[in-house]
Amino acid sequence: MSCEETTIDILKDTGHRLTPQRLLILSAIRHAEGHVTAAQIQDEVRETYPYVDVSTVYRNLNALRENGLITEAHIGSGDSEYEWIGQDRHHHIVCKNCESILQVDDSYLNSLSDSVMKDYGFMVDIEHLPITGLCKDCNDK
Amino acid sequence: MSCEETTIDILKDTGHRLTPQRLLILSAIRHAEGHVTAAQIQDEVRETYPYVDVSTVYRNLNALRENGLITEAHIGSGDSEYEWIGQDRHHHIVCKNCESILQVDDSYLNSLSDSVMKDYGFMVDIEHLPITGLCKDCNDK
DNA sequence: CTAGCTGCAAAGCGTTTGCACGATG
DNA sequence: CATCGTGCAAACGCTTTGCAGCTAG
Repeated sequence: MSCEETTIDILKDTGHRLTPQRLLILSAIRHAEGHVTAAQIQDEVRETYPYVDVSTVYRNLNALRENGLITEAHIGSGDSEYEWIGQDRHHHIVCKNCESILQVDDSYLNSLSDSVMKDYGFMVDIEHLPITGLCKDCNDK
Repeated sequence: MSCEETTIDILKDTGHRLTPQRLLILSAIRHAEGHVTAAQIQDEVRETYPYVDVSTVYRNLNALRENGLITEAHIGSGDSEYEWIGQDRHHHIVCKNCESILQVDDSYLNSLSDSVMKDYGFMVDIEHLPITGLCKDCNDK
């Protein structure tokens, strides 16, 4: 019994095939903690299936994103990072200085998204909100 | 009398020279409304000084960023965007679908940054927080 | 005068795309 | 067996870098 069940159904229903590469990519991002880059996913997948092409990774990431299974974000000043959309909502605050990551609960964002929705009708993308700043240690200096 | 005065002092004090290119780039981003890409800055500068190289633009943007005069952000899924750090704090919410930009007042973020600071000692970078979501029109569909 | 800046060209790097082969359903 | 997905390689767009000449202080 895998944790990919409903996901697989979603893919099937949208007319996608279940290739080994796709399943491995899916699993890699599904079990990753937080954000991963395309390169990280490729490395992960290659541990069990050595010759997956980068383009395959990107094509699958785009497919997953289009089906709302993952989100893409630009956190650091670097590459795109992808994240599985799980049930447990949380947010990441990245220290600009030491790049440490703090996870904060959904509730911190609620007042923000509620007010913006009320005042502007704009639905804030709480799936993923990349917040940066300075962590306590770096801020003290 | 220009609005570049203190800025120029900052640059001088950090051992930078005041070349025409640098001043034009500075002025372009200073007077831009909101975010601009490197390409947009280059276009703007070239209107008065036709042959500025892209590399010059990037080098200056990096210099300005290192001196804390501008911020870099990844808003859309595209290029880096730069923004002057002014006194009037505001934030941008970008619609993932139609890419329209909504500017919201600083106050919407205050409760978030205050709570995070109180609970974690983490200073949220309110200079620039790229929020995405769906605007009213796109959300209604 | 001399350290720093510019322009030019080329390289880097992540991402996308065209195409022919192979695999899925 | 008809698609769709893959691997390969090449193209692409943004950004960075090496270098020689120029220029601000």
